[in-house]
Amino acid sequence: MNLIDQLNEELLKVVKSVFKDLGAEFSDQHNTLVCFEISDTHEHGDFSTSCALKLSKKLNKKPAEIAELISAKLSVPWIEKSEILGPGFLNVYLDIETKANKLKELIERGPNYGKNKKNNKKILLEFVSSNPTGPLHVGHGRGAVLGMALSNLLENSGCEVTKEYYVNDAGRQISILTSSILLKAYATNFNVEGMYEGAYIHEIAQEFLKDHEKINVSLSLEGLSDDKEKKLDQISEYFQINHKEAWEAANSFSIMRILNVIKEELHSFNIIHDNWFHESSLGFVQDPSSDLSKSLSIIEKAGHTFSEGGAIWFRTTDFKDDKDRVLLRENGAPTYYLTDVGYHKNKIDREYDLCINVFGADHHGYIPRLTAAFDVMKNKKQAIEFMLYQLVNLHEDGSKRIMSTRKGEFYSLKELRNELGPDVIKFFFLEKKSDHTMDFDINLAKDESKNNPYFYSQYAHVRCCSILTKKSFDPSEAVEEKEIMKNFDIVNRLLTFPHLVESYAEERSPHSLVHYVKDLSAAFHAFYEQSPVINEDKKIENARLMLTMATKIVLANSFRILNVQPLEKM
RNA sequence: GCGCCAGUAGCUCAGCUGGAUAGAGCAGUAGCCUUCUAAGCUAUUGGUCGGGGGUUCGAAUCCUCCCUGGCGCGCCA
Repeated sequence: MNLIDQLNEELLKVVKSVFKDLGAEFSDQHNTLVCFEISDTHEHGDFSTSCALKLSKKLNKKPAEIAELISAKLSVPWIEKSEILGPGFLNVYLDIETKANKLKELIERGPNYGKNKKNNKKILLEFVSSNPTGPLHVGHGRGAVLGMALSNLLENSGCEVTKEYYVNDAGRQISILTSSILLKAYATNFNVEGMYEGAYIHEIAQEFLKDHEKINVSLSLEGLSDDKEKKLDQISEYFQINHKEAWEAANSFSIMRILNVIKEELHSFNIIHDNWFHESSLGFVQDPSSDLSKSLSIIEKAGHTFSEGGAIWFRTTDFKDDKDRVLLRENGAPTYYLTDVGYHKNKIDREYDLCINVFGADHHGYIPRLTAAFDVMKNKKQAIEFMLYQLVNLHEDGSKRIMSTRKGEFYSLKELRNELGPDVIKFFFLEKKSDHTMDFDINLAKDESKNNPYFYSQYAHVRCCSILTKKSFDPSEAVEEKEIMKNFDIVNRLLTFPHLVESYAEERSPHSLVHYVKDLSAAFHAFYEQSPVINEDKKIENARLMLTMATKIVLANSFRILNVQPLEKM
């Protein structure tokens, strides 16, 4: 158990006993109020609690008096002193020997420092799930990077995480993609508005021709509608009826090709999904054993559906949605919504405790209806959660680069990666709170100086490594305790890491870890300047080597969670 | 019109389940290289926390109204 958790346990005991002494009743509601926090400045000790202020009303006593009572009873061997300041804050100071021992422990644990024990919680994390109709763009990249870091954070706190990509390999968009490929292959000059465009379509069409020399298609596309959308559907229909073989071949070929492109891109970011779940595997709604029909009948049996206009609706307005939603269309075909409901039925059956969906913020309207379906279908203890990420604006030389999937001038993730490398992109994406539009400064990402937080943090790790190649920490030798006292800032950051990283996981906030890394790096750079590690005084040297070693470990562990490779040389 | 997210220093952002004097970085200003990488450090300027009300010992944080920006409101996917 880490120090602050131990301390909190003790505090809770003490507070309960104070309640008893005063003849007041302690209810479990008070539990969350009773805890220590990491002090913001040295003057407030190592840990501080404001619980006396919070309980003041309950106990009908002045905060400072309560703090006094708590302080008198609080007996933790490794607390050197405690003091009451301000309106009733109780601040405690750890003794130096304990800190030194904790630092040694940290070094012993190495890569495992900050990791929690397994907790048997099974989590399904769905992220990216971009339609296989084109390469990933920068926005998808943010979701991908975020999902991976979140997964690492959750695994670090002992959860078992399955990373899944939902492949929309059925439906209209895929039909349009297939038509686009076939037209590009067999009717070079036939341009239709709304078809997929771009170099990748051309490439896939060429490869398709090469791989399918036997297939021959001669087109006679006449009498097409003037309506743009109708026209697209007519073309798909035409191929499916008149060139069935070519259609089926092109359909699976293009999905496969594009998925490979997506997979490769994710791999170059070291983002690896455990499962690729295909929409087509959900089956047909006519088949009673399919996930689609199973989920439909559960919702029907639960009495949440009604018929209107020939369609079957889910009364999601009973679940805080702003409109009711169609599950089964008038023509008997499932809506996209129903397929997603079926997919979640599948997740539920795989018995995950928690399903997390990482969504682009433009899908936020989808949350109430999906939650509604999930809540109707789930087993008792299952939960669903959403994590949203907002747009990325690329900035260069003070102006904005344009990105839009629809216009074909989209800025692909690959282009950005080729320009900057994957790790700096990950670091920048993770630095900002996910549910916040972010400005990505390309010039800054390229900068190799302290102005670039990625560079700055890596440089701290490099400096640690550089020193440690010259000399290494010897745990059997004595360390100068004054050094630990002097470097309060860095020591406290190191020792509170396990507690902090755990809370970042609970709060689903990888960005906090990035800020932690920046802060720790800054503390180390300052230490590096004022405290030459290689030193004539062996006790001082060993203490500084210990701090260097511990910093290196914690930085490396943090980088690992962020899915960024720590550099040893620059 | 309804819903979601946001508005904090000149810029980019933390802090938001109420707590101590609102924090970083950049930019600005003034310093520091015969010493483990100056790819760095130190000091310092700069804030009516979008605005008005309210809740209380205490509000950037909670409630309410308003203003501004982004996104979303299909028997599309």
